[in-house]
Amino acid sequence: MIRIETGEFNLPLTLESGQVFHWRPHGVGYLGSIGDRPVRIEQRDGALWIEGAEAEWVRHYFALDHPLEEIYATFPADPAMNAALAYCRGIRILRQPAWECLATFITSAMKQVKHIEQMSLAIRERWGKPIGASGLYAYPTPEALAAGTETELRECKLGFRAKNLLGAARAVASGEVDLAAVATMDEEHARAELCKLPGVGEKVANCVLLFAYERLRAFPIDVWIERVLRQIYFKGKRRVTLARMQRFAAEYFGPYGGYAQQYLFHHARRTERRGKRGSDRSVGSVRSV
DNA sequence: ACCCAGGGGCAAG
DNA sequence: CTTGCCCATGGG
Repeated sequence: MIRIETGEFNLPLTLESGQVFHWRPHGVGYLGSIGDRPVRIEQRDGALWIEGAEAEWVRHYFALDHPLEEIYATFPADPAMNAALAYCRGIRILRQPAWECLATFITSAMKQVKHIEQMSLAIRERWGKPIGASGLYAYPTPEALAAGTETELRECKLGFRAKNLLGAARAVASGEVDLAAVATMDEEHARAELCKLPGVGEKVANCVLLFAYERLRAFPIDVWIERVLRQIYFKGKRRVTLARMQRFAAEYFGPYGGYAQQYLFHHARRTERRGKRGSDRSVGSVRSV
């Protein structure tokens, strides 16, 4: 295995924070893929150990160059954010392949992380290219998926999402939407371009901007983050619209809002369900805007 | 049995 | 610009 030095980094938290859905525990580390490379990865002795890909690919994928301390310094210093940071320190926002990220988030609508993983795996096994010798599959290309049928996608348990994923695959395969061009666009145009695809609205577009296009300001608002915003930052306010929360987040969390969002998301998810109201202690009230 | 899940889209107020 | 409803399916 190759040794890679990292700055602050927490591999398990990063892979289990709900931004990527195909890494599975393997020994003391994980087995998965970066693009079409099969990768085994472990974190021990203060370093990363990898097998299957060049160090440079891994550094890029895991964004080991993101200046975490600088990023943390931009976080608002309120109790909720502090609690999330203390819990999530070391999580990095990955640079995922765009299509793979886009496709999996199209299937994520109204689904739990567990089930997104299952659908993603079924899709890989059915249309993906086998890579390595360990039963791993690359995520299928838009062309490969576009050649499939809605019925076949429904067999992967996608339900009503099947039509959306198929439509998106066709639009990308035909060149109607150019994912490489999205990388060159400013944030607003990039978001609008992604939203042309079926099954892609504001939330999914923001996930793709954040997790694949390194737009670290993008702030996806899902049901979890919406709860956090309502309970902590809009406490007592009635009839707060999504658009208003979006504007608040952009201003309040700043240039690395996407990082803040991911930390709040993961912290909320991990501390929920243990006693129902035991987690309210760690977060006080905050100026509500 | 019931409820909700990392939403989107479209019609109707 | 907002609300209501449907879209399938699995897990708690």
